[in-house]
Amino acid sequence: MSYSQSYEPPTLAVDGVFFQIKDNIFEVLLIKRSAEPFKNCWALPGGYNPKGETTREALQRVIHLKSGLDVAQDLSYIEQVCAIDTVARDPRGHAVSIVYMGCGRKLSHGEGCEESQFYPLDHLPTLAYDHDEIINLAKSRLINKLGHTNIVFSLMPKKFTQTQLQTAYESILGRALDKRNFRKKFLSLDFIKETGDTWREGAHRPAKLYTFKSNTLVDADNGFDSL
Amino acid sequence: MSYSQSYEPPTLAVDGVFFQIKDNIFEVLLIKRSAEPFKNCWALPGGYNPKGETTREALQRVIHLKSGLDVAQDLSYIEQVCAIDTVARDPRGHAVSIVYMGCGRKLSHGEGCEESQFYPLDHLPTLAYDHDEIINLAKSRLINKLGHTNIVFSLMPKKFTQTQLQTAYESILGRALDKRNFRKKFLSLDFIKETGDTWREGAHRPAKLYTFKSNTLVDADNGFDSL
DNA sequence: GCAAAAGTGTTTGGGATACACCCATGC
DNA sequence: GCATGGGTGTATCCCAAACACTTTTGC
Repeated sequence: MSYSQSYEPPTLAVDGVFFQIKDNIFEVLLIKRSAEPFKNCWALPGGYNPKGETTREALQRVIHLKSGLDVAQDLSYIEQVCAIDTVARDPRGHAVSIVYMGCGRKLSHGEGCEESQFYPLDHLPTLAYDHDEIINLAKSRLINKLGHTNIVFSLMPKKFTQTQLQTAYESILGRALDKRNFRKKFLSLDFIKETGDTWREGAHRPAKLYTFKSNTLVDADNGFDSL
Repeated sequence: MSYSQSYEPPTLAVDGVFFQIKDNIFEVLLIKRSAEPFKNCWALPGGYNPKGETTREALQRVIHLKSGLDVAQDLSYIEQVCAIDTVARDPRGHAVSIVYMGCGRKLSHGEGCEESQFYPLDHLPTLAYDHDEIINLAKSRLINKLGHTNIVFSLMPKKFTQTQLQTAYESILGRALDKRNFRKKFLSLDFIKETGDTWREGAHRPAKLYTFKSNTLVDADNGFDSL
């Protein structure tokens, strides 16, 4: 098959599923759509990917525009999740959307033109399209990686306590973990080291502060078997 | 942001990584490119996805055209692998390609217009673009699923012996497995059942024939920890 | 001294691994 | 009877899971 003169590609879009943990709550960034279809409905931030822009570039531009979030600056980790065919997305007909997942520490947003807000994953509003499924897919990717990589680094502050770390796991997984087993296992993965500093808060023993040895994704051969 | 009148999407393409096991060899389908770029180089089969076609539809059409393979008929399993930005793919500039992985039993091909051939994964020719990386990505997806799903059903004939099953695992993984442990584990996953028939071949005890309980993907909670 | 979170070991059970011999058949 | 692949069980080891008390601080 040669390039047909009449070849015309479908609309290409990019969408982002951006996670953060704030006050021990696992949250995802949503925007309220200002246009049809699904006007005034909450949805994942995203937009059109024009010719000449890679999907990453389009994501950067579009997300900044719609939510004020700076993908390159604010996110500590990004990965592509999937591509979806959407018929209803675009009044102009068939469209394809490339979905990215991103994780950040304390994400700033809202300076953009549209209403944007982080929602706890266990209290999501009704979402446009099949964005709820997409969020679940991204979440399962994250959970899967939690089991055998250091991906949680992207959701933690530079320095943190082991309790904070465990709380992060628990808020993503939605269930409690055993403190001693968690610490034993996580330390054995050799992802973090002590900083020497401690964190004092409240009327109790101060906690040692840790930091990640690497701020890029590292895969451990052995992981949590149970995640 | 509203739709700009000047919005023009990039080229969209689909590519397929199609696996089969033939004579105990794990193989992938390649075509020899007849056009620049990478003319006469081996590559994954694929082509353009025009407006109005979903990526699955485009895959079906394009693959049939280029390799004679009928995606809907001949493949027992398909899943999307990733989307890739390619700058060099298209002389017209930036393009995005959606990559699918498929598995089939005894795939027919070659009636198409271009030269197509299955290659053993451990003896691949030099490939166009980064298709070698894409094949590895698809392969690791497959291996990952081998560990906790029945995905191997898509590569086996309807009836098969446990030895054939183990050989399939071994040829994909590229290493030998222990016969007793493999059988114990696989049977415990409860994916297959005896047919009552046996397979006689050569001067030795006949083998029981098994069949999969399901011909769609099933996920076991517990899998091979070691895959 | 007391409330509140940090920190720390041991026991147990289940599953992965390693390993060798008998069985049924064709010739 | 012998060569060939089919079929089977046990012992060990490692890791996940369960589980409770002492330590350090602020007030």
